Amino acid sequence: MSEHTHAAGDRHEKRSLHFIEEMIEKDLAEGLNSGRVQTRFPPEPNGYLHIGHAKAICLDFGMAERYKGLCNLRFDDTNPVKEDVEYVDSIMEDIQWLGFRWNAVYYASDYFRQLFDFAVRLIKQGKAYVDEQSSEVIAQQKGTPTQPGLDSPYRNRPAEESLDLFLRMQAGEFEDGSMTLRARIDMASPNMHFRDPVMYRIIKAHPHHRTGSAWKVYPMYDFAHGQSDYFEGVTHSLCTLEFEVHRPLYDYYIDLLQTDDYRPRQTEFNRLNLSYTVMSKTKLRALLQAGVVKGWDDPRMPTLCGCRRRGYTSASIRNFVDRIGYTKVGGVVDMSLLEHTVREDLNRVAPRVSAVLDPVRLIITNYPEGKTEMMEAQNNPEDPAAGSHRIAFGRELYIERDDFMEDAPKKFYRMTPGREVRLKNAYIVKCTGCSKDAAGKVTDVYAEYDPQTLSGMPESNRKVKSTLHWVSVAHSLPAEVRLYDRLFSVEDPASDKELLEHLNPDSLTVLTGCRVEAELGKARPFDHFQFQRLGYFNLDPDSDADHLIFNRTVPLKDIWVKLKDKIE
RNA sequence: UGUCUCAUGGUGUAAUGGUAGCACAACAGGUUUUGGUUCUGUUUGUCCAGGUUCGAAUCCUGGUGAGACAACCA
Repeated sequence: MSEHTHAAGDRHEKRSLHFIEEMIEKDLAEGLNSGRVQTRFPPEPNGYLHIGHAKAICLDFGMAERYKGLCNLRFDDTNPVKEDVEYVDSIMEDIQWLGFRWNAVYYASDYFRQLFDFAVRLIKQGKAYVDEQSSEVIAQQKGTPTQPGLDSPYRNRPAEESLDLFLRMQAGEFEDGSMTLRARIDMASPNMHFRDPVMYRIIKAHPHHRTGSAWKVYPMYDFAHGQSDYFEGVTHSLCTLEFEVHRPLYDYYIDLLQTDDYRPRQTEFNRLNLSYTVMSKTKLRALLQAGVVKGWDDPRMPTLCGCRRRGYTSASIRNFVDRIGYTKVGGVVDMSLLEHTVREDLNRVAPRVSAVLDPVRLIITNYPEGKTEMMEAQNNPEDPAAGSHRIAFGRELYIERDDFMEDAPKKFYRMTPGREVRLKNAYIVKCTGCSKDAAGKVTDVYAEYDPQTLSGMPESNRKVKSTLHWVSVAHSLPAEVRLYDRLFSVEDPASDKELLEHLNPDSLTVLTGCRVEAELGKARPFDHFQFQRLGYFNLDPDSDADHLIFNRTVPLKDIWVKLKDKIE
């Protein structure tokens, strides 16, 4: 894999601190937590990481790095029903691909014992009780955001009774859903999360992916996250805006747990929303189950593995995240900014090669039959050190069908009868006409070349309006091209229901009969290339397609190219 | 008729009481062996109404609008 980390990063202008950096510097200045900075990236292993997670990863790891602190990877594995080691593995792979290294890997399940003991303590203090009502009844009693809730009839049961029941819950005496442990706070609180939140529920049916069936009760997010932060020594617990309402509860439990000066604090930032795609695991899973995409790593998916297959570099994703920033404003970032950072990164390093996606034959009528010349093609015109490769030129070539028009409008600069254009890396040719089939479709374009116009020759500096890419009929390789458009035809599909209705029916189009230069057949996996004017692609050994390109000139399309044959 | 959060060009952001700046996008032009790349330029903005102040995007008051919260999910 080629690395261009250095390239795109260092040309950014200095930006000012975002509010999180300001907060950390203030904490540091005040000597909070002994001047320590520690963060964590806390995914639940229940799905694949997407580009929205990249924003959190860059912040969590970035802040630790910037302030010489630590960042741990912690799997929030408190719900065995949804979690699997498959996801643990993919998450670790994606974080490393993004270029970050954790200090240590922890699991919320590492703290199950401590959390259980803490819960027992709260029961003894009368701050928690076992409720035997169904989830439906508890939900009804909870009230609404505008109406207070009602106390559970079990709310005032003696602590010893709750303790006995809680221990028996863990002993496996009761069935899933039959009872829960609830915090005894305030059923009339304006904050819904304070209305006696559930701390523990019984889950016997699903073994945990790490602790097996050792535990019959599992802590809820709110009872696990802040405490886990505390146990680990996290100083700055960064999460997305939707957890704002949870912060008072986070602080409530920490207050009861804290025994020293140190305490973790939660700070929220805006999550990433990208136009023309969705981030929610539910919706992505729906796409998968509907068969719209082939897997989590389908190139149209916003997952990190999807981005990787699509040819995005990790550096470009990091640059993208840098540019969108961290605020408390919820909005939608335009996909074109991401596409820009990818082009920006690849443009500097991607060797230029030739491909014709929609070929039409160009016959150079005054060029000797059977003759072949090897033309020198620069690998990167902006980087002479990148060297060059050779491409075969002959009497019969392919050019893009789009690059010829019999009756050209004024602003069309490419090939049309009577006009001279340059063939990239080769001669200036003058179009003399074309032939068509019965249906009027152009079959061959004719031109005459000027032998004195090769690079370095007397006439080579003659000005022509445009330059065309081409491949030799005899030497090029057939290829299959897949055009991937954006998944949705609207920027932001509103609901799961609407999701499939807004699907772009042209999100996948297959072109056959494309031609690429022979050099491509020798390309190594995961090399990035630029198809001249057309864009960039990369090789992917794991896909059933072989190459991918994308570009400004086809802003909505991503193009995969599959070689029919390869040169050994 | 709740609690919390937010409001700067089309989009994402900066300016922490002192010239509203940057990036993307769009448009125009220069360079160019690709209409790509690159360079230059242009268009477009402080939600509203009061107040404090020599001076307000920034501070205050009141509106308006948007989002989050009612899982034994995280």
